[in-house]
Amino acid sequence: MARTQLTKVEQDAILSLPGILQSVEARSDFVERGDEQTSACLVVSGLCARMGQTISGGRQITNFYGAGDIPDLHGVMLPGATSALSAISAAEILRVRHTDIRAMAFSFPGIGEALWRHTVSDAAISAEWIVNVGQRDARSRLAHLFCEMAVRHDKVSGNAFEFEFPVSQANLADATGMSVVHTNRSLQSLRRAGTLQMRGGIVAVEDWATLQATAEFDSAYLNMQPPVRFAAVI
Amino acid sequence: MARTQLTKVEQDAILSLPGILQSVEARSDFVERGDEQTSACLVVSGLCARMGQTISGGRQITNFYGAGDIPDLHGVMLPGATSALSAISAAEILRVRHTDIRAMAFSFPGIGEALWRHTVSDAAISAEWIVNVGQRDARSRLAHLFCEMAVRHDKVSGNAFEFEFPVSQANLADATGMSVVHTNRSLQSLRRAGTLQMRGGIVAVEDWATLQATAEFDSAYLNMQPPVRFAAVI
DNA sequence: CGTACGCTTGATAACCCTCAAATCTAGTGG
DNA sequence: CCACTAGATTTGAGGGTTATCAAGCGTACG
Repeated sequence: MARTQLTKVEQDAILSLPGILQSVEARSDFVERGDEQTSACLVVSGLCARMGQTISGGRQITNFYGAGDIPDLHGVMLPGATSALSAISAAEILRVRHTDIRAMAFSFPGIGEALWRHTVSDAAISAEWIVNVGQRDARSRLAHLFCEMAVRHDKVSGNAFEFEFPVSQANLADATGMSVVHTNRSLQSLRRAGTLQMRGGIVAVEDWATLQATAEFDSAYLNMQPPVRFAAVI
Repeated sequence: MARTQLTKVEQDAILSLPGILQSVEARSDFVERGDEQTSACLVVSGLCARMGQTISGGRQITNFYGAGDIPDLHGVMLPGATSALSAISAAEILRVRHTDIRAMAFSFPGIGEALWRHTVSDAAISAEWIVNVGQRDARSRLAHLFCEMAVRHDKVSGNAFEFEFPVSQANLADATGMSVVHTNRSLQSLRRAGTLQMRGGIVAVEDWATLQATAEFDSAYLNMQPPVRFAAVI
């Protein structure tokens, strides 16, 4: 989620921050809802998700986070965790103390601004997810999620757009607010249309134009330059 | 959305900020999607909403904002508006330049922190809205929205909880991702159950316990102390 | 008194959920 | 190497929630 260019001094300051590296098993929570946090989590490797929960047990993924993302940076300002963080695949997490982050944000205004911007960018994605879940039908919801992940991952290879996204169909269901069964059928529909393949945690976009059209996807909300390969198509 | 206690000096600094007061008609947009903003909007009076849009024309309200809220404070960090801002009722808006806000945030770290916290609090609400739209059925969605507004407005009178919320049923439909017709029927259902009345822009909660139960509402995500009257019930 | 907007109702159909069970896959231990 | 197991994917059938279409009614306002 890099959105800011930092100076060498600022970069050094960040790299000098003390942190505790932690390995997390797939399908396990590393931040529980309701806990008062004293540190923020930097995803070093693996795929993580922020999880909302209803009292009746419904789980809703409200964002995915990959390497370099900080899923709960907002905790520096509001330390009470209002959603859980969960490792989708096996992941490595670097825990950095809120006090250290705050100190750095005040010492280096450029870093403070970058961190603030990071939380704002996260919020922009949340707003778009509300639109996605509230307004689009099953196929479009999935397509939109894949488009977002494609642009955020920025991993392109061969003549198809490919990127790692090791989610189960149950995870996709939780992210789109649909049942597992319907997620499965909608995915099949995208596959049969020759739009997209998903195997072994790798998403292969076969027809970006169609995927984008069914998703009604406009990458503006991500505040990222579309990757070069995409740029030609978008 | 006050979440921070500021010093006298900081309060004075805020009140000295130059701003342009603007009157906005009901049912009109005062920030268009895609515009590059140079100022942020403080809601002085009236009810506003942040609006997401799909290419096919679907509108989705992603939050409501009342007096004292700053719907697009995030624009200070990411000035490209990714959603529109719309006045639900007639409203007064104070536009404050981004550059002035940034300058103040750097001069008074306490203010910078308060502003950052404001954007983070907004994001926490967005995350909960994803859960609401993704996981709950029609009645619960409406109930949850009313619960949130009740706590955020913090207006209690008589032996029923009452607060101003001048939305049309079409607005409620846009906020919950439902059709107008179904919104109407679900509202009737809440009304007939004796849970809640809505007339002339005033919501009167007749049975908070039931409303909260159908909503599966937990106010933690708002990071506010529940109002005194509520506190006895929550 | 006309017009615009908001609320309400009825009928029909589409989309999606739930339940249930079969198949497949990968990892584990004998 | 193979049986065993848990998780993941897939399929079928039936039902319920919600959307869509269409129209009637009320109300505020110029």
